[in-house]
Amino acid sequence: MTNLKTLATHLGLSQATVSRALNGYSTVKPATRERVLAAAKALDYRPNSSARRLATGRAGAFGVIVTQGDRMLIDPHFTEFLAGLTGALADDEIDIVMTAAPPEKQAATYARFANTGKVDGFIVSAPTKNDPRISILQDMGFPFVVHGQCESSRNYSFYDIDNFGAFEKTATYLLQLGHRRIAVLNGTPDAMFAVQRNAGFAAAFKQHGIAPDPALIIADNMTEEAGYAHMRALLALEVPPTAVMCSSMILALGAQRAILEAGLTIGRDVSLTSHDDGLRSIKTENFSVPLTVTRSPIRKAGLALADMLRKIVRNEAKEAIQQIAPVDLVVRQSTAPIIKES
Amino acid sequence: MTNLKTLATHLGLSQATVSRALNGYSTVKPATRERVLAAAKALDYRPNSSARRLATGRAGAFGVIVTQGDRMLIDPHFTEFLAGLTGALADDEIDIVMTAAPPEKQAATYARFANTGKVDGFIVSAPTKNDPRISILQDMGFPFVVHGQCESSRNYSFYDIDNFGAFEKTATYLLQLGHRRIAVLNGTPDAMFAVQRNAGFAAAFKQHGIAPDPALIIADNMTEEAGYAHMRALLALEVPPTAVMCSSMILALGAQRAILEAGLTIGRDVSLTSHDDGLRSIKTENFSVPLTVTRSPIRKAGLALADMLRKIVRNEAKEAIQQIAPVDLVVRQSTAPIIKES
DNA sequence: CGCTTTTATGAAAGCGCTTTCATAAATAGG
DNA sequence: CCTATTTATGAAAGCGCTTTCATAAAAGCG
Repeated sequence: MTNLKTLATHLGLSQATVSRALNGYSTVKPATRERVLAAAKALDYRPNSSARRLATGRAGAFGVIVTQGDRMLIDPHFTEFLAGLTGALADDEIDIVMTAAPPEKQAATYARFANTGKVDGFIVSAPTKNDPRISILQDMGFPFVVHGQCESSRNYSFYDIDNFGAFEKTATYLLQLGHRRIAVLNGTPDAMFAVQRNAGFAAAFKQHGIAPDPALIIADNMTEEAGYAHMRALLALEVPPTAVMCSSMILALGAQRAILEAGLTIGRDVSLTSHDDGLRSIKTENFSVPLTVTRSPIRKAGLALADMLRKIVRNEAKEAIQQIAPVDLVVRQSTAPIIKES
Repeated sequence: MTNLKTLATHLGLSQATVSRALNGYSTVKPATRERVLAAAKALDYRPNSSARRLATGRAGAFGVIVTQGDRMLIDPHFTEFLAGLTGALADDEIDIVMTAAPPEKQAATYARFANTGKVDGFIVSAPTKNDPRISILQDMGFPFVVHGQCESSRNYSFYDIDNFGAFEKTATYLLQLGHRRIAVLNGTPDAMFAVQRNAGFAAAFKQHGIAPDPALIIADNMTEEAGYAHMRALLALEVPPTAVMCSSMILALGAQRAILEAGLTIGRDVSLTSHDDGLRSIKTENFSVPLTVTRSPIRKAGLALADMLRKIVRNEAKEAIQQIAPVDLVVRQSTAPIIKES
């Protein structure tokens, strides 16, 4: 394993010059740089991470601490997100260090990772309404970015999609189609995105001067079974909803199962929509009926957050970077105008 | 941020003694150790990872390199697996470093991670029949463990479940129930587990002196849609299968959708089984009919592999560790004796 | 009680890099 | 042509830890 010293003596140069040549300092003579680069390649020289990290004081890694026992880690969304992250960071030799920590050890784990210099910053995923992790990290004064938003202090960097807009658009569209009994299958309100989406939903109704039926707004785990069970219950109502908006494709999958089981047809008997995070394993186009969705690939979020955190760690950001990505409504066959009972 | 020097001078001791006390060397006087430990706690001392790594020459991290664009990363199985890994390693201050690399850069990425001392070993997931990663790592002489098996050289450490046994047991059980036209929804044969499971399936038939219908053995992506599409096609056959074995719960989900859509009842009209990796998002008990499965939580694999790799890195393993976990057949209501047409 | 052995600690040399500071060589300026 | 500046390089001091080697103190032993 070639190290700097070997390389330097091999070249008849000092370690300093070689190091500078390799790191692109302008003070090194072009000809020398060439030589160094060539030799480095020939000897397959790789600077040792730990040494470089110790010398620079930077870890060259971002941390992702997942909550043990949490749904998040289990969620296929997360892996898509991770693909975005690592993809964006690979060129820069920045690693993603992952650990799982139970809720009661979250603070300690963040502190440990920061204080031991394992990472230069954190990516906080799936924040709750008033996520304690945010204040932990703010108190520590450690760089971090959040995937999503909290309710509390806004003095932090985040990337989020327009959750409010997503459900507002969808609801408005359904209202325009004549639907009035619109159900919502959403996550629990401890997740901010669920709160925001419900707010968007409510706003659409308000704009139409109508009040939604609170009994049709459901908050639960976002699993296939939950989608199924709730959809089933909704269909058993005296006056079932004519349209259902799901917060994720997984919920929609469950809802679809209940609908098919009831012998109904999506798009004709009941309109079904979902938010689509662009998961590869569950494609909207391949539903029994192509689904009307709001779409925003979660992978893009990973890319964006990696860039943001890099900027912050490099101190290139004067103030908090906050980015809200718009979402488009993609209309397909799963939604149709309501059929007036004549 | 307290460092060793500060702590040492604060205690009136040398860095050497403090370091020894902290790392549990026996040569340090018990009384001194106490004092050091107390002071370390009081000053919230955390040894710097990079420094320790540089000094010890160990990275304190294991690498997981996922293939970009691969299904694996997308798969919810992976996150469960990761939870097992990090859970087992957390106590030991070993991190999991993750990166995504496109297929053509796999070798380079492994080399880079090894040569830069980013990690002490790798966990290789989802090996193909003749996975190039194995030989890359063997040639590098770098510690690694594999989650699953290859066809090739057996001179490496792995943990795998008894894939052969899983499908052999299930098939035998179905044959005993009188089923003869048994379909298989499996992954493509580039994944070894798929090959092994098919082999188990074939073995069961052979034991019964029957030949399976090759047309009923399907290899494709293990997605919900694939499960749906193939199940649909199977049901449309002139003589449809009376039982279907799925290789994953996601496939089973799709198969179920097709079955329900056809107005059939699982367990009565068609028997359905699956292998169940213990995913939290798709629970077997909550299927429209509780599913008969072979079960082996993938999280356990993570735990086991972490332990294995730790041993190997510490040189505590003289030879390759190879572990094949047995799987149990859990019989539920989704399977029933075949109804003889009378 | 003098001498060897054990026990507990310290001094200091790395680990492999970056980076400041000094310096020799080359260039410019008057 | 000599001094002031720029340019390219080297020496060496860290970064914060571990670990070898040396050593002082304590203990054991005949």
